Amino acid sequence: MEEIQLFNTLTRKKEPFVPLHEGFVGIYVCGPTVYGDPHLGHAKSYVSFDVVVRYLRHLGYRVRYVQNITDVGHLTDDADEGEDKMVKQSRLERLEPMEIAEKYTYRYFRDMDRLNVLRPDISPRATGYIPEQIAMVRTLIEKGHAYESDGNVYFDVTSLPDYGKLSGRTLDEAEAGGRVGVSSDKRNPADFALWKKADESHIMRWDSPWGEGFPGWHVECSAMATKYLGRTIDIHGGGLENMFPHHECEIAQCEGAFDVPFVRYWMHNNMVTLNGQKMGKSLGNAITLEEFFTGSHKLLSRAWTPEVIRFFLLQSHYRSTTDFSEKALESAESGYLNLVSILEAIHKSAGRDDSGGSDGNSKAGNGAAGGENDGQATADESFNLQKLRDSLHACMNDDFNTAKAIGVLFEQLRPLKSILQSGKSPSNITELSEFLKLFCGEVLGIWQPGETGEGGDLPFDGVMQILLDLRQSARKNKEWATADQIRNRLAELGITIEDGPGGSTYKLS
RNA sequence: GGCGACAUGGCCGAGUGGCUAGGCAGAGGUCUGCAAAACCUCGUACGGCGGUUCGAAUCCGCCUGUCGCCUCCA
Repeated sequence: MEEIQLFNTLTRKKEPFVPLHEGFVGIYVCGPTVYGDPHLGHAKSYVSFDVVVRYLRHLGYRVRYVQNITDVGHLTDDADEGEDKMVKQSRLERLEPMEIAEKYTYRYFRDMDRLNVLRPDISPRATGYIPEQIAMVRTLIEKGHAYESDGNVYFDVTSLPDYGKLSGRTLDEAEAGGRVGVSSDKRNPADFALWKKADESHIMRWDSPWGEGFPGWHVECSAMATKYLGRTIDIHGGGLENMFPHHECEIAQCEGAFDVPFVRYWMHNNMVTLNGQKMGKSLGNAITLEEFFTGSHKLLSRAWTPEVIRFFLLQSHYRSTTDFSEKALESAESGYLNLVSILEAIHKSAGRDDSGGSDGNSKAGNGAAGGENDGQATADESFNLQKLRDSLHACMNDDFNTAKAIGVLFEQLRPLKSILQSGKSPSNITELSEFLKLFCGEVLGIWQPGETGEGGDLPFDGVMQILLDLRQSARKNKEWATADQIRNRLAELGITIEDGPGGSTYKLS
């Protein structure tokens, strides 16, 4: 199997990816807290890891992808004070907390589906795993990593020598930070809650050995990840901002409880920014996906399709920030449409050419790669598919560099445009088409062959053909007024006529 | 204050010690009744100052600037 180099946040460098069990990959990605609509920042994260999963599968790994849904109300503010987010939202919308959870879980999946993000294999809800979380807390107490204090349970960070290894923080720093609340019953300000006592007003509450309460903010991931992926998992992903404290705490909980390394490779995606500022729900500058799809946001002049959003995100690396602006989206859209038109042209040409001789003679391409490429390509020449495949895989193997891969697609496919337009096609067009269907469709998820043209929408297409034929004969007779009238009136209906060398075509706008 | 990133041509955005990333926009051209679309060609950029090197945007140091985390957050 090909070797993937991936950037491991734990070691801060690229490392060859070797899963714990050959051929199998367990991956856990922190999912959303379902109390609001997903925004572009969520999309960046989940599209990024979607491609990771897709590519691993493409290489032949059997992947189990687990992504939680956080539906336990965690607190809005400080670790010890503040309000329950779910409860707050439920009051705003006058719904039950679980209605809020259901509603936004549904909307989360709806928007991810639209972005062509494959569903995780398991989407555990935190509230469905309270017993597992309690069991984990119990183990931590038994092993001396946690202590109870008046119905609350805290993790004792001093009990784990390498606490802070992911974020590079030391305990002194954490204490010196000074922003940790002066709360009370913790032995150490850096200790974090595993279980919180519920006061009377708290709606979401469960019974536990320590009284009624609710789980701390980090246990759910530890409990659910290890339940389905084992005590050591291959890849754990999430947003950069979760590195500390969330992921640091996950490590502490799992390694404290099980005494084995929790995660082999930590992957963190970078932020989406808006005017240089992080886009975040709590910052009030988030544009939700729904708003993108409908164009209903004051910063948007119009709607943007999910395909364009996905392409836009993939055009920058997952570890780079993606700075959003409508201008950037617009150029992504133009580029995307451009790429799709090449892909469609290849697809159509392959369909036409099916009978023709695709002889699988791919070695012919290697020779051509060497030097002069100014020769006129003829239909007999084959496209250098091997080179395309190799470069694309090289990009992906280098820490999932989708941005570079997209560059390669443009670069290597562009020469085909004029060839295809002239009605010729390389001899191995069918294999090329198949490969692109796989790579652009199943790996990047940015394109599936359109069902346009033959077959679909017969009555309408038939009517259009009549109009085009009439106009064509008018043009032949130089009756420009008639021809232009047809074109103009169709344009008023949102149908664009374009005259090409091979006849006219129409497009719905 | 502590920790960590990043600064690339008009815009977006990859990147490696020496060879044109790519996209968008723009310019010119071909085609065309006109329009549109297509197609072809074109841009030599890497925050500042030093250093290492035959050679650095790419390595090292310093400076400046921007951002993230340290509190819920993809």
